[in-house]
Amino acid sequence: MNTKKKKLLETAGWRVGSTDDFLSLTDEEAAYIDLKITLSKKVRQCRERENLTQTQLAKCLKSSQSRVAKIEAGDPSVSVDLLIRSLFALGVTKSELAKMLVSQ
Amino acid sequence: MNTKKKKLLETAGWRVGSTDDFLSLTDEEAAYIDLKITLSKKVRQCRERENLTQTQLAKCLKSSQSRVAKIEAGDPSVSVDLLIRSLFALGVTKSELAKMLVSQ
DNA sequence: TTGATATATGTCATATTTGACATATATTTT
DNA sequence: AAAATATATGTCAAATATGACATATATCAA
Repeated sequence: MNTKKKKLLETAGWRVGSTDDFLSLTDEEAAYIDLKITLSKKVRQCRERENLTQTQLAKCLKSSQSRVAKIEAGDPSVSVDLLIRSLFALGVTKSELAKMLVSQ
Repeated sequence: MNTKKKKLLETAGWRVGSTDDFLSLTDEEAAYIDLKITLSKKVRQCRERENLTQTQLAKCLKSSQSRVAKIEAGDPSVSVDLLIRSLFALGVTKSELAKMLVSQ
């Protein structure tokens, strides 16, 4: 998958509302990027709800502040695995995760 | 995260019903493994529903038959990214993915 | 403003994930 | 039964993700 394209799209994702049929992505690619953006926003939401700093969340994750920043920025170097593990570390359950996917 | 432990748990996951508080995993670890098992089962279900062979799905994914076998086996070497991209390649939507998480 | 704290961004060595291959084992077809 | 097809398992070089670090830029309190 084209990393440059993903980076571009993700960056654009914060400026425009939707990400579909932009730069002629396949449906799978669009769905995947859309998912990542959704999850990254949720990580920030959950972290702020818990009144944690990026540094504190990083400690929970045995990671670093800079990586948490990238998680929340939807950086292409961040996997869905890490996004989901971050949410689980923030106490999100599987059914809550499911709800996150449907609520826009 | 302990790969050996994950492997063991995932193998056990096919024999016993539940995977929680087995081998003293943290909640996050248990949730993560549980998710992987759920998704891997769904990939097989969806592929069979579409009457595709592992080789055919592999072609869609630009991957290989052996990796598809590992995806469906919940192999520890398979990321949640790949599991989810497989489902998207099989035409699953984000809201269908959400339903998959809640239905056991 | 200054200092303190929080977040963002770039880089990089290491770790993990990947497709591909070989090959074993099921499963189905003839 | 044998042949054909499908799936499983082990290995490995290459690709990608990762934590850590430096450092830039916000944000906010004094």
